[in-house]
Amino acid sequence: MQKNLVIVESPAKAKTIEKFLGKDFKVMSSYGHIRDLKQKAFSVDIHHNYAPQYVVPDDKKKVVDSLKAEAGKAQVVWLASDEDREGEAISWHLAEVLKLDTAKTKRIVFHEITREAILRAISTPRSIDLHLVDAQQARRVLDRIVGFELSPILWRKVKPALSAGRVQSVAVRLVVEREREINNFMTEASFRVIADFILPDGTTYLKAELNKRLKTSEEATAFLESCRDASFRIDEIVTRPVKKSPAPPFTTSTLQQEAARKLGYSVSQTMMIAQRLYESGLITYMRTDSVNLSDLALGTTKEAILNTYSEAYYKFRKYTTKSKGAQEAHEAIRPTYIGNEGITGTAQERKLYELIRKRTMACQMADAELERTTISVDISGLKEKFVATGEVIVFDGFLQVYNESSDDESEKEQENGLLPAVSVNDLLALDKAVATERFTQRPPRYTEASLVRRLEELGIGRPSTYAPTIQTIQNREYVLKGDKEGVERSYRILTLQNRKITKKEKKEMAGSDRSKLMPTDTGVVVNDFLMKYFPSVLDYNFTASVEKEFDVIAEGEMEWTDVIDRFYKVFHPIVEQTAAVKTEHKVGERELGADPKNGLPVFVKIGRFGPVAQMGAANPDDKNAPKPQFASLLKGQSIETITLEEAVRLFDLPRTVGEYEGLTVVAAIGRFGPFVRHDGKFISIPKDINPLTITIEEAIELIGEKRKKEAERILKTFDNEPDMELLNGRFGPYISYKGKNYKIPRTVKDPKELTFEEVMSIVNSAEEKPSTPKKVARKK
DNA sequence: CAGTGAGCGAGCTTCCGCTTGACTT
Repeated sequence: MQKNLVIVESPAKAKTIEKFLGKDFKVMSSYGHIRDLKQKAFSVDIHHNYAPQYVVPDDKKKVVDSLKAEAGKAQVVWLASDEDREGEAISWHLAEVLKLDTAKTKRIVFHEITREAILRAISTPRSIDLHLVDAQQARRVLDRIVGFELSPILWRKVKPALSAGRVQSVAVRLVVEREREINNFMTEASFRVIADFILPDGTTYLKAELNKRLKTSEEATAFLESCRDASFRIDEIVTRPVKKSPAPPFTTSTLQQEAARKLGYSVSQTMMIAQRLYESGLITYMRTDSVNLSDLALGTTKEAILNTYSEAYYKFRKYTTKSKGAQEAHEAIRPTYIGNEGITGTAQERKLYELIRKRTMACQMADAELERTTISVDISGLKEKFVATGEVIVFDGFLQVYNESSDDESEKEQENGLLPAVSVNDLLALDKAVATERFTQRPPRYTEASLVRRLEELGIGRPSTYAPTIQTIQNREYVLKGDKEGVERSYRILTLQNRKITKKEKKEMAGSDRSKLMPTDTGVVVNDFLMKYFPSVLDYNFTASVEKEFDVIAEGEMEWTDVIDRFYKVFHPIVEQTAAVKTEHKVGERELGADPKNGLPVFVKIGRFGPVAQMGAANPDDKNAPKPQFASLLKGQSIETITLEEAVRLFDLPRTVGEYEGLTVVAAIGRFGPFVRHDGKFISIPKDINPLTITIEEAIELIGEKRKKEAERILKTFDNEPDMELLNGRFGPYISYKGKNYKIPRTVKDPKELTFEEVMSIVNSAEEKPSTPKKVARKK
């Protein structure tokens, strides 16, 4: 008979803890929440004090059954879920669902997975904090109300299957507003002047920048002219020590940011790799908002630093979390054994591990000490000065191991290193002075990781939801991760050299972006709609202010249902009113004017399949009236910016491009983008060709390419079995047999060498395995 | 994978936060 059953949230944690506790304890995992509101029903009884209707989801039934069985056998059940709102609720649901006897149920919490911490927890059990559970219920019910009342309005007013929510809608808002800031941004030009001086020794150069930007080219010319006959003298040399401190250890959000900047991983990639490291026991838990390190970790990190470096490189540091709404149920993300310098695993796993290890080491290391020297150069007759700055590392400290990267591209211009030795009053000769036109930078578009950082700053979302939220807003096509081509712009360079001023003009590309988040038309329309009717929910402080109310509930000073009731009484009437508003035009619709050819009105709006242009209005009273025509907008066009001329041209599709081999070639746009059709075959038109202007020559080339690919598609056929083919697909070679596809084992080097018997055995062995249960098709 | 879409009517879509699987298309 089992004496004790301990239930934690994560199976990897369960395994570790079981080792510490000995044979009287069995440790099991709940795999997160075991009970929730129904997935497909509102499940909150508005008329009976917001009673939530909880169910055990199908994929949790097995877990619950086995927990129930073990709990029945145990003398004491220890509920050891995390010490935060959600963890407390998990314990409560467990107690309810497993029908645990209060007398033999104990609630324990620990923040680090060490024998001492767990034994200490076991010796100081408590009971479930029902106030904290209520705060979680309020959170859950509020999110359900907001999500399940707002989404259906969008289905009716904008497009089916859209969604809105406390977290995702704010994420979209951030991206939409940033794009508008960028559109409205006015660049300002100014001239930056850099001079090259020659020191009295006649050979050493000193580069220095004017301490002021000049507004116009006239002003810059005038300045250079006054430099022509000026004398230059070292005016002042200031040297001062500067200290740099290491960044705190990783949380989920900072890990996502650094992995994106240093390793180029997407937010979800980072989390998948970290999950594998965690499951292999290499790092601590990867979903955390805490920067805390356990005493054990602090000790072993100190040891590792002293072993590798010296006493001088070590500095004890204790970090405290200051991010909004942090719940700190776990430690910071760190290696479980910092002595482990490297690990075995995939290249990605090794790199992420190294990043985590270095960051952990660095955070317990000494400050870097720098010496920053500023030399100021006096210009005779003028009050402006040239200034040279140099920075020298006196002691590298933590920089030996790790330096945090920055998103800010303008910071790339580094400071000069060591400056030449000079003395005050040294006279300098001017070799040349160059005034270059520079422009103010527009605000940057968000990356996945920088959007996560912004959400975290606002206290919106949790470590476990950052990656899924970023995914959701892309799945709904509110936001796209994409590239933006820059525009060419010219800038002027004025050079003073040998007493002559010359002018040049150069070109550069400005404003290009790679893999940045940009709003789609749907995102913009949905955001504007929600901002108009539900500004309070989209308010950046909405989450923060409801969090305050949840805290009051957790303190036991308010009933959770009262908090929800106060919200619902205001929120729901707006939902009703908004749903009832009958508008002549669809949400986000824009009328561009009349087609000059036929006088019909042209609109753009979000259609069932995305942004669409419509020519002519529907006439419900007259069945015989001509029906309106529709045409999808092209990639890169948007409802906000498309012109009447551009929209009218869209109706030229489908369009006959010409003839080839006696058959017509037609260009059009389909479900999967622009294509040409010839001889019953469809060929996608690549991004750089416009279907409105594609020529017959270009189309023929595409047809040729497609035929070539087609020919390469078939690797091998078998005379005795025409249904069997070896094909080249998107994911490499595969077997096609009687309409089904089979993958070729990795061990096969050259699929072309496979005999019919070998292929048949691959097919048969694949068939033997129970055909994978077709799960409900997941949304892409 | 592929020329979609203004209407007589069915039923579907959706939230946020905990946690890992079994898919290899």
